[in-house]
Amino acid sequence: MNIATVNKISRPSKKQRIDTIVESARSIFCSHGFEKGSIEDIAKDAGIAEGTIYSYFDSKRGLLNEVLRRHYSIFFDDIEQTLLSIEGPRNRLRYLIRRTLIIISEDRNMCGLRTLYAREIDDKRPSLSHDQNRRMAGLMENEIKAGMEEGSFRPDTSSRIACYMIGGALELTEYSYLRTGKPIDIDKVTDSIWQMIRGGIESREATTEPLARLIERLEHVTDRLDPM
Amino acid sequence: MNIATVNKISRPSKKQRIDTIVESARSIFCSHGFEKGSIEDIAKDAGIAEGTIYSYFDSKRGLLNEVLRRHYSIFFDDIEQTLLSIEGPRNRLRYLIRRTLIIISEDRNMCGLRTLYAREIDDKRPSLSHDQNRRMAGLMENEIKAGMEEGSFRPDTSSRIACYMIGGALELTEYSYLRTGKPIDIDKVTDSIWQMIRGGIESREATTEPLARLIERLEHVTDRLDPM
DNA sequence: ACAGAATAATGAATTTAACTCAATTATCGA
DNA sequence: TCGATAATTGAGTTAAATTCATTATTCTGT
Repeated sequence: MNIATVNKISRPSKKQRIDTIVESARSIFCSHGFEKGSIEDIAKDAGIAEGTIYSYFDSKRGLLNEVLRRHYSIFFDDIEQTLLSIEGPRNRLRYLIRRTLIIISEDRNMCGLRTLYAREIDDKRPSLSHDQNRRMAGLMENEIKAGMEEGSFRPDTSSRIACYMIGGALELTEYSYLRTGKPIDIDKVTDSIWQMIRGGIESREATTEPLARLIERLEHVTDRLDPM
Repeated sequence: MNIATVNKISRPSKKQRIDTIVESARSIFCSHGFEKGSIEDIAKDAGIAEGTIYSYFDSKRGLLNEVLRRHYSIFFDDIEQTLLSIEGPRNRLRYLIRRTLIIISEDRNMCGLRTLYAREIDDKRPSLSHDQNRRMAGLMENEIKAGMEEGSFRPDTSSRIACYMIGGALELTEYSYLRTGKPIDIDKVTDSIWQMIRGGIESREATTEPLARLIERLEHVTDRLDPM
């Protein structure tokens, strides 16, 4: 009876099986891409039958979603934790920008999957990528709003558009990295985005210098008329 | 012999045939989406055989590219023309932002195709969408650089990142419109982006407070010189 | 320890849709 | 009018996701 028991191939737990599938999927999608990496490849890699994958996942797309969800949810958890220890909306916003760039730099393959295939509008439910972007955008918008309340950001700014500008710049930086493979200079990009956010590109000379000169002259005149 | 000649279905010119195919493809892709709109559908709509499509286009993807290329190249030509008649980098940059939003608003289906399917990295050639984004980004970058030379934009800004921020914000606005269908408030979005670009979100307290103090003093002085 | 119920895994069959190509039809030049 | 050339056809091929009847394993109550 032991022999019989031993000969039977014992099955891994549900969790283990899912882990195996997702890990194989990650590996295949990263090396071949989503479209060229087939379910057959994944099943082979995981050492199981194709049908088994379908008893755990609705579709190839659903499998991709899970691969991405697992990869990025780790970062989100960490980011939300780290934010708690950073003081001030400015610093937190800057951290979010920088951190995003680091994540992008760390795994080009995964970003490729996310960028190229996860943006879908499937009639019904919004895509995972959309959820993740919302989550990140939400974190940023929080900081922008906090900054406005605190008085360090202009209250007449559209926080939504500010988020779009930051998020959009990060996405395009990511896409450029994807295409060219040229490493991202994280400090430089962070600083550039940060500078744009803070001060825009309008030259300060035009408005502030004449104004400063005027203030000086008026103060001078006022001093004479109304000595303090 | 005339009868024979008449019975023969005369073939349209090469150009006409291609036009028909592209127009049917546009119609089918717009109504069903790229993935769900099949070559069979397109052939049926155009009143031809599937094989004929393949004698004019390499692949379904290539057909999509042509649909998009035709749609957007018209706008680009017009934009480049219009730019010539606008004075100053600021105005031209603002026009580019506004105009892009108008194009997005005008055809949601087409933007859906562009946004969702045209971003690809096909090992070899960059995607059409990429080319178009480059073209638009190029136009914007020109204006930003011109603005720097002219002295109205800060010269220490990264024009690349500035483009990414503008382009990224436009893309995200587009995507949001795609998902929700909520009309874009073109003026408001243009103004918000424009404001961020020009002045950033940093509070102007540093300059406004001294100014406020001065105003107070001036009012005081004026009261004395010219009592009400 | 065992029967049988419940659950999981299998892989061959189905389906779908892009793409091919040999055969057919139309056009063109002499 | 007759080949030669080019365009069109649509049935056939291929590839890959998805399904499902069958088989294998595990679990449960006795």
